[in-house]
Amino acid sequence: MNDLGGRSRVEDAAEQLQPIERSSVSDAIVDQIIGLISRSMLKSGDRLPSERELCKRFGVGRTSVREALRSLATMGIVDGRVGEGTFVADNRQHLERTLRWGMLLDGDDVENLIETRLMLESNTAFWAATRAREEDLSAIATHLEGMEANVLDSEGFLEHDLRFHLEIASATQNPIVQRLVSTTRGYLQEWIKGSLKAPSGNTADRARLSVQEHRVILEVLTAREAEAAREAMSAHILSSSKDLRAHM
Amino acid sequence: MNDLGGRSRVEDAAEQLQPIERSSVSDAIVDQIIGLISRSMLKSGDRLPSERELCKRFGVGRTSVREALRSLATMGIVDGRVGEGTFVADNRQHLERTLRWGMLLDGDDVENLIETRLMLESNTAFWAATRAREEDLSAIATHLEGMEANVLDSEGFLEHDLRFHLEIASATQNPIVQRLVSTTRGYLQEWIKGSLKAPSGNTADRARLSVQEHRVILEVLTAREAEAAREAMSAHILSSSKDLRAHM
DNA sequence: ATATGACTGATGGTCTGACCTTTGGCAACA
DNA sequence: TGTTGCCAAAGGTCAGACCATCAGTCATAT
Repeated sequence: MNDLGGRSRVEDAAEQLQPIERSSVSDAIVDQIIGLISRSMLKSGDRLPSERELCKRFGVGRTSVREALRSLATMGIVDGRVGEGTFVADNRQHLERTLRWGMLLDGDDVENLIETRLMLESNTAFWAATRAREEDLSAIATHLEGMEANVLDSEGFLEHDLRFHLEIASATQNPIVQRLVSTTRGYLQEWIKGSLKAPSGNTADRARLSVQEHRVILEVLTAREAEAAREAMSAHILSSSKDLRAHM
Repeated sequence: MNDLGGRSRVEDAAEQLQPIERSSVSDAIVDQIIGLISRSMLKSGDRLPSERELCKRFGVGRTSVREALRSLATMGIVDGRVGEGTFVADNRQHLERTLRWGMLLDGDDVENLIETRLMLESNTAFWAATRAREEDLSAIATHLEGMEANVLDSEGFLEHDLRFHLEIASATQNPIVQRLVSTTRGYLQEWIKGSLKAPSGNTADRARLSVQEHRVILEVLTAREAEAAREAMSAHILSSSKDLRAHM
């Protein structure tokens, strides 16, 4: 009588049992601190209470506090300095740190990143064309010159290439987009470096072609032609990612 | 005679002084383990030696080992399970995880979020139109029906609305894009709820209009018309964000 | 006056040893 | 054969200690 429809009552009951959520102490601390930061109660450069102070406030051991801070430091959200304290980090450093394990990406990741980048940056160019201030444009121009001057030095070339795109993202005046572009491009940077090291074809020629593409982008940006900017950026990314794919 | 060209010799010398690199013990451990993984000496699913074992091998305290593992866990490279050990994780997830923190910090700027969403989702629709499988389309259709059935229940309506967009993102077969859409839309969801609570105009009418817009999107997706999908999604987001702006 | 140097307290980094909870396996048991 | 109970090992947490480093202070020497 309990066995109706092939399922007993206890089986139904067993189905409803939810795995209990075990909250780790340090993760809870991480959440609290992230909450403070995203609610702007802690801002860039602010100093957190000392570790021993946090122990007392949270009522936990120093190990837990340290592990939480370690997590935050790994995310680039926080930065500890011996003898001084722990500070809410400049958003800038996040990049540098994530670059270090960028080499763990596999082929699929790169393909997806390229696509994501295409989505973001083509529109980024569009908005930059309508919103860029004079200083944005001149910053972009500066890095274009930097690329021209470094067609023979892959390392320097790449650095200016990266900055060129970041400045465009910055010209949208939208910090969220800026951060997304910065992150996606940051991940790709390591991969691109590897692609340049591999001895395939004439790197200097590719660099010159790249300069040309970038110059077109800058021109339409300066002319405030939004739709043209979107297409120029699209074309550039498709072109440059072709080389990238050849190395996968 | 030392002062040629405005720079003294000692100034030049001072310029060359590099900040000494202070290696932290736990960071060194992180580097070693990352090295093992990227050299494929440790593969996905492998179990690392126990913490106490690593202490002996590295000749350091357990604190340092734990902090290193904590860093790796935060990066999503490693995963610790009580009573079992620490394992090399599927490195599929760590990218998406770090991408999410990127946005955690930049406050709550609705305008920027809407713009970001517009950039992402219009292209998302484009790719979904070319890549969606049958099951993706039917999942999207399911949520459209859910919306129709809930035009009078804001809460339920919103839930299906959200899922509708997430399924489209999923249809691109690009997990990174999927994550970004999910995050941006997630942040907006709270605001949208508030917008619905405010007593302004007829909510049911707005819902019906929204259903209509969504239906157009589904139709062009089913017809595999990529460019039309981009425009339909664009139009929908612009239309729906108009209501949102009215409440800011 | 300025700069140098020693002192001090606070802080993050590390080590040690201890205890807890959870887990998986194994042996004893029904 | 299947269940129960136990135990060793593992990660998670805690407390206390020591170290190196840093900012600030103050006295001293130039």
